[in-house]
Parts: sequence; C-alpha cells; structure tokens
Amino acid sequence: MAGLTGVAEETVERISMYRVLLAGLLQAGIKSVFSHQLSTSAGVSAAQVRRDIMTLGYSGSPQHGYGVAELIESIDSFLDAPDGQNVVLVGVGNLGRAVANYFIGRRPKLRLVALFDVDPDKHGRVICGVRCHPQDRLTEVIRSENVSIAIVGVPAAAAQAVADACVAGGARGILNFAPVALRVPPGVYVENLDMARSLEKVAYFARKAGG
Amino acid sequence: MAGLTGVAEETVERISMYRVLLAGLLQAGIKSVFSHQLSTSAGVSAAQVRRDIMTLGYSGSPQHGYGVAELIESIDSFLDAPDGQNVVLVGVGNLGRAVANYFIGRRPKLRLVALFDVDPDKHGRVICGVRCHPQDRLTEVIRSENVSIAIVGVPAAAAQAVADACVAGGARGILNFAPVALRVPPGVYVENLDMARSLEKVAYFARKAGG
DNA sequence: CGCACACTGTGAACTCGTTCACACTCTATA
DNA sequence: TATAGAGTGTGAACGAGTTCACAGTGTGCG
Repeated sequence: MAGLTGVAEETVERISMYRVLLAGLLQAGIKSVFSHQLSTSAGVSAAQVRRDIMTLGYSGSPQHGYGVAELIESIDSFLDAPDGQNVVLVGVGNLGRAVANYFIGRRPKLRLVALFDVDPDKHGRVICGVRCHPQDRLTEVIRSENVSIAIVGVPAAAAQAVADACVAGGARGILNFAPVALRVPPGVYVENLDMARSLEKVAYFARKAGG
Repeated sequence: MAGLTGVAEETVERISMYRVLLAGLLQAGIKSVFSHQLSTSAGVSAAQVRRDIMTLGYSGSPQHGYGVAELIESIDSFLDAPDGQNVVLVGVGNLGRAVANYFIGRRPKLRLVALFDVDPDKHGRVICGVRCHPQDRLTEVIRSENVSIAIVGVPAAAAQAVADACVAGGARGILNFAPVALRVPPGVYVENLDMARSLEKVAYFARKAGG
C-alpha cells in the first residue's frame, strides 16, 4: 500500500517540508544552504537531510552547500506530476471548507476541480471557486475529469461508500479525515488524518512526558 | 521528544483506534472479540493487535478472546487522565471551528475550555459552546485553567509565538496544524498535522503506485 | 606551498517497531 | 478419557528507517 517506489513515506513528507522552507529562503534572497541549516529549520538531523536530498538525485558541493533554486527545482520534479493532478473534495462541512481554503492556489500542480456534498442546498453552488456536485455523481465526475486524488471529509459512516465510489471512478489516492480504516484495492494509496486520534496521542504524551 | 514512556507513538494511535472500534461493538451488543476480528476492522495484523493489547496489560482468553467492555475500560485507564485534561484552541478559522465541532462532547476526558483569536470581533463570543478570548491572554488562561494541551490552528507566521505562549503557561502538548516545525523545550510534546504535506504525500504515492 | 577546516556523499552499524512461530490453554467431540 | 482445533501470549527473527563515521573535496590562511 505504501513504499512501492522504494521511497519511504517519511522521506516524501520531509521533502515536502523542505520545499516550503526553501521557498522561504528563496523569498529572502538566500542562494544556498547547508544541510545543517535546513536541518535545524526542519527539526531533523543533518544526516537525515543529506540522505533525503540523495534520494532526489541532487548533489550539493561541500563549499556552497545546496543551491536553493536548484534544490527546489529538483524537489518539484520529484514531487509534482508534470501535468499536475486533479483533486476532488467530498464533504463540504467546516473541515471541507478549511481544507479548500488551505489549498486554493497554493499548489498549482494540485487542482481542486470539484466538490461533493449530500446537502441539496449546496448543489450547483460555487464554494471557494469550485462547483459543488451531488454526491452520487462522484464516480462519474472523477472519471470524466481524470481525478487521481480524493479528499474524504464526510462522517465515518459514509466514508467507505465514498471511498468505493472514488476508486470506481479511478482515483489512486485518498486523503481520509474520517476515523475509520478504509478498505481499498491494492494500488490505491490511503492516508489517514484523524484529528481525534492525533489529539488523544498528544494528550497521552503530554501526560507522560515529564508531567 | 517522543517515546519517553517506552510506548511507541504508533501503538498509542492504534489503541485510540481500537477504542473507537470497540465502542461500536459495545453499541452493537457484542460482548467479546478475537484479535483477528479487531485486526481486520483496524487494518493491521492480528499479531499487532495482540502486541498492542499486551502493552495495555490486559489479557484475553483463547476461548472467548477479549471482553469488549473490559478492554475498553483498560484502554480508558491507559489513555485517559483520571481527572481529564484541559484543552485550548488557538485560531478560530474554518479549521478551528471544524476541530471544535469535531471534539465537542466526544471525549469527555478532554475538555475544550477556551478559544483564542486575534480578531477582536470574536472576543467574548461563545463559539461551539466555548468562549473566545484575545490571543494575548493565552499564557495567563493556560496557567489559570490548568490547561495541558493546545491546538494551534493559526497561520504559519504566528505559530511559533503561539507555541511559546502556550509553553510559558505550562502546556505540555501541542497539536500543530501550521506548516512549520515548532521549537519547544524538552518535555513538551508536539504533534504536527500538516494537511498540505499529507496531500502532497498522497499525490506522490497516487502517482507512483501502479498508475 | 601546504595544512587545517568545513561540508558533502555514503557504506555500515544500529535502533526499534513489526512479524513470525510456537508453547500453552481450554473447549468440543467421539 | 483422549484428540483435534482455535486463539492467546511472547521470545526471537526480521526489516525499514535513522544515525554514525569517515573518505573525498575544495577553500582559505599561515
């Protein structure tokens, strides 16, 4: 389900983080960085940074470190699909709107092309610049719009049906906010992002760590 | 920063997930489960389930498996603080409201006691049943209300300052939605939940996994 | 000119979470 | 009463990701 490419999930996450940091450096007019500088900004070890950059195939020099612009370019070609990827969001509640706002225009290579909701009041409306459709058109739209990624922000009880519909339309990746383990065929990647679970984890370690 | 207790983060997450599943079983009137049943619902291996339950100190029987009610009780005493823990939410945007709605009343042991925002229009208002305060009272309220956990839903640029204020007030755990690595003293646990990073990860693996 | 230094790239060692595999226990059946 | 079967508990093996440690390389300074 995961590292079919030989690249670890954690590595991809960190690379995504580096890109954000590097964008900030570029903005600030900084031309090059050393691994230990990225390391402290990212909160990981310097060796880790070098390893990650190694998986990109990019090389720095001991004298000037890594070129910021070149490294960003290298990350872009690693993370992004050349022609971008289409995304849909299912479930336009508070969470859905938050997610939509979060992404609009931020990642040009990830295009939010449609929203879905069960509420008829929302059908046809344009929210955050994207049209909302009835949820039963999910499979159809995913197929016709060539969508590869679905963000699932519906209640737990509905999540599996939504996931099935997404997969039926040809989606290859699901970002799942519902607190259930989705059942998908091999070749479909699911990332779970359960806030309640995360909060309980924080609560646990907040209690145990020195308190 | 993490497993100071000897218990892995992943284990705590799974235990939290089991509790949700078990609550459903209890609801359905099911009295006992076997590890392989939990395993398929949770999407992990049966051996994993048994290992996790072992860390709880609970024991089942080969004949009847695990008692649902007893196992829940065991998880409760593992995850929850006897007197509960107080939580604040900083940043009442779409995301903040989504989080607030998500939690209200769902976890009696985690009490959302205050909201904070920089927007003066929100000060004094009651949102999702909780009062919103000006953000500069953060440290003070965290201390006076004995808050141990802060949920940070502010923009990246403000997140470090918010985290500092939380730590100054005595918070021991932070659930961070901002896309930055927070700098906190040892003994404070930070969990990062960056949606953009997660989405990019899904995009990457959606592309690589068989497509 | 040559030495000391700082940083990268990377094989090897290590850590730690997961899986394996099996001894043990109890029930059901003949 | 003996036997087959199903499931738990757990030491040991495994494997993936991280860290270590050092060779390689170019710069700057004495």
